[in-house]
Amino acid sequence: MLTMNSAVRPVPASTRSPGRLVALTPSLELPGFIMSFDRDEEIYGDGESADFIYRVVSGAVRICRLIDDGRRQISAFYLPGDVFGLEMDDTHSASAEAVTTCAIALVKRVAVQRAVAQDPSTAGKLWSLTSEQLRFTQDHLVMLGRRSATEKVGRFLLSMAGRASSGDTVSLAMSRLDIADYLGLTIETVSRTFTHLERQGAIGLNGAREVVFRNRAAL
Amino acid sequence: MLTMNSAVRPVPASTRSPGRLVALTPSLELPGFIMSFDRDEEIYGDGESADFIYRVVSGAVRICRLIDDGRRQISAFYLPGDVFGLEMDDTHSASAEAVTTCAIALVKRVAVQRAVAQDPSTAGKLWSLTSEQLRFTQDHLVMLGRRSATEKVGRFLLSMAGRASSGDTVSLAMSRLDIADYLGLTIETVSRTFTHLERQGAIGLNGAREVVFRNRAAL
DNA sequence: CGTTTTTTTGAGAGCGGTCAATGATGGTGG
DNA sequence: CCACCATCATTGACCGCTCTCAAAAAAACG
Repeated sequence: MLTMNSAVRPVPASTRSPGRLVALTPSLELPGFIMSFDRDEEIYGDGESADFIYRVVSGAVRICRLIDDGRRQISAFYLPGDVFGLEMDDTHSASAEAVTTCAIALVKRVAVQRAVAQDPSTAGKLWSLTSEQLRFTQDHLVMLGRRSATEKVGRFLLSMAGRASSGDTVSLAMSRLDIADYLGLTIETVSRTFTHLERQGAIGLNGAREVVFRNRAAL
Repeated sequence: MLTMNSAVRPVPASTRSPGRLVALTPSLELPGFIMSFDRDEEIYGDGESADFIYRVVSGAVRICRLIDDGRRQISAFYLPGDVFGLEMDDTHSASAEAVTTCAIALVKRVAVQRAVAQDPSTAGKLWSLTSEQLRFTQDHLVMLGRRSATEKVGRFLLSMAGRASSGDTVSLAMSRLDIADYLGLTIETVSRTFTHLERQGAIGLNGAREVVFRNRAAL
């Protein structure tokens, strides 16, 4: 019910460009290809074998895990330039889905391993990227532990602003439901908190997805 | 107030064995040394430069971050055999403290880098370890998002049992406060939940620290 | 313009937090 | 060995935040 396409791997509406080299980071180019995904399309599934490393070219991606009782926890959002899927396991421990229509660069893991064998510095870069993920996840963890809804939403907006803002305006790629599942709240509480922050004069709202910061200190 | 020794780096009550090689993993031995820490002693502090990688030889360690309002979030517990402190950053983003008296193996990061340069497979092992941390942190994250206190405590006990149990009995190294800060609850709620689970017949308690599983399915 | 999805708003209940006091535990010194 | 004290854990009463259920409003889509 949350996603229409969780059970069966859909054939992607994907353009698979015949691809040569794609950039994993500015300083790390590897043989791979670009693929595009529709909104809510699954990029990889929980439990699937992990054959690729991914980079967001455009759009946004969420990493989520479904819990027994039907709930969902989103552990991360990835925006253009972000690398994901580098858990060094044979199988994925969560699924990745397109928040919006997006273009993703894919690099085969074996290609990565080949590159590591030839250039030792590559290993350090990958370790570094993974380490960055770890720190980010820890930050997220801190945000989830015993904080008020207002604090959670405020921090969330600031962190998104730090990654995707132009001036004092942020365009949120994700829905209220996505935000709720990311923050461990309900959709209603998230919505109420937005209006609350607006009434306080901390933010302004142009539609549901565009947030203007009016008083960052109040977040 | 939480710890007596957070402000000033104490001179450890440490035995610094003149050390030759210590094992980071069974298959990875590097030049380093063993150091012992008293209960609540700081192993490294938030913001300090990260010069070592650590492995628990005996005892238990907690990784924590202090939040503005004086609260504390514990992001991980480490038990004998666990490696920690491998965030590949120049400075630590959290502090590590001894939960109990413990012995820790330390390996200088430069020694690690030397080893990586000589043997490329070492880089993979480190990446793998970091990746393991990442997965574990994600699991923790899922546990913190919108779950009842009973679920949190139950999961916590099971996860500790998976790592440190002998049969159906677990000895908890950490206090109720530590558990509370790990699960994003208060000490009172944790305590109430323990007694609740005991009344339900799910667990038995021999003192506060020893838990016996009577009905794992009920957790 | 009608239909579907998303978001907002409202009223009520429950879970966990807060404040406060009692009870258990463990270490220290007489 | 026991009395004492400090720390840790438990229990209780009450309150507030967030969840739940429900419906209306707004936006997105064909």
